Amino acid sequence: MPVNRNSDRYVWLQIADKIRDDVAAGVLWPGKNLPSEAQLQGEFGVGREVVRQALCLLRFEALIRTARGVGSVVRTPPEKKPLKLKRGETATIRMTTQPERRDMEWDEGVPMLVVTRTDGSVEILQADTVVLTG
Amino acid sequence: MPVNRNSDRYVWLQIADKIRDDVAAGVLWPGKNLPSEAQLQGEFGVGREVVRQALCLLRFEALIRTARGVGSVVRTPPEKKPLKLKRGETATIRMTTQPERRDMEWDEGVPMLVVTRTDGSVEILQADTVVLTG
DNA sequence: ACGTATTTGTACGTATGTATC
DNA sequence: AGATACATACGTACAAATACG
Repeated sequence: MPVNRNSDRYVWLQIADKIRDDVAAGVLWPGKNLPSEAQLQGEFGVGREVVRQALCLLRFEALIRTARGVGSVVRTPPEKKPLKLKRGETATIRMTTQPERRDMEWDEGVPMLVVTRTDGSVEILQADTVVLTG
Repeated sequence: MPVNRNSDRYVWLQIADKIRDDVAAGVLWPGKNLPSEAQLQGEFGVGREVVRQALCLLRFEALIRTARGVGSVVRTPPEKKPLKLKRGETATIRMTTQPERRDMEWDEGVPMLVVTRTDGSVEILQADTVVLTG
């Protein structure tokens, strides 16, 4: 099913929507390989940049992971562990920078949870791996 | 100062690094307009795609905001309000999808904090606007 | 108020490099 | 070695939103 060229929604967003919906519907699932960029180009009848923009978006949504020479796979949602802040501990959340992601070997689209203790020490956690409790 | 073509670090990452460093050093500051894409192309001696990829990265790092016809500006870091989860409340963190961002009119690179209460009700917050306390 | 210039957005094409299979 | 697949980086053209004189 090709994209709708008359839609107000941009072609690359339509493709991202389709893949996102396929994951939500179970047509694609964690660990499953996406079609290659070339296959997606053919399937949707678009150029390469459009496909790549869609995949880039989905990477920053933490929905997929892409590796050179391999392709894109649906990410497995991380296990979430409970975290209860102790008295005096505070936590803030922000996106990572690319150098941070490179050094820590984190996927794109994984926010950072910074826990600060009263003694000034900090702990960095992948924010999507915790369930905060009151 | 043009980019280093012999570096292992890709040109578009070098440009993102430079802008990130300029913000950290105070050469650029919240509210300040970045040079236009064309100016950045000339400054670094690169094509447009490279500049746009760098800016795209910085948007997803929540460092800048870009508007068509206007340009890119350094984002003002949000005010952070303390949030203390009550007993029975839990909170999880994840990146937003593009349709969510569109509907809620959030910037790219702003993670979502989902607070769930015992009665099943949920509250959505911009995760970078809170300081969680224990 | 209008037209023009500026600026970003989309979309396509090509070439080359590099990692993986 | 060869095929596959993604990454970088250049180019072009046109559209759309904004800013400006």
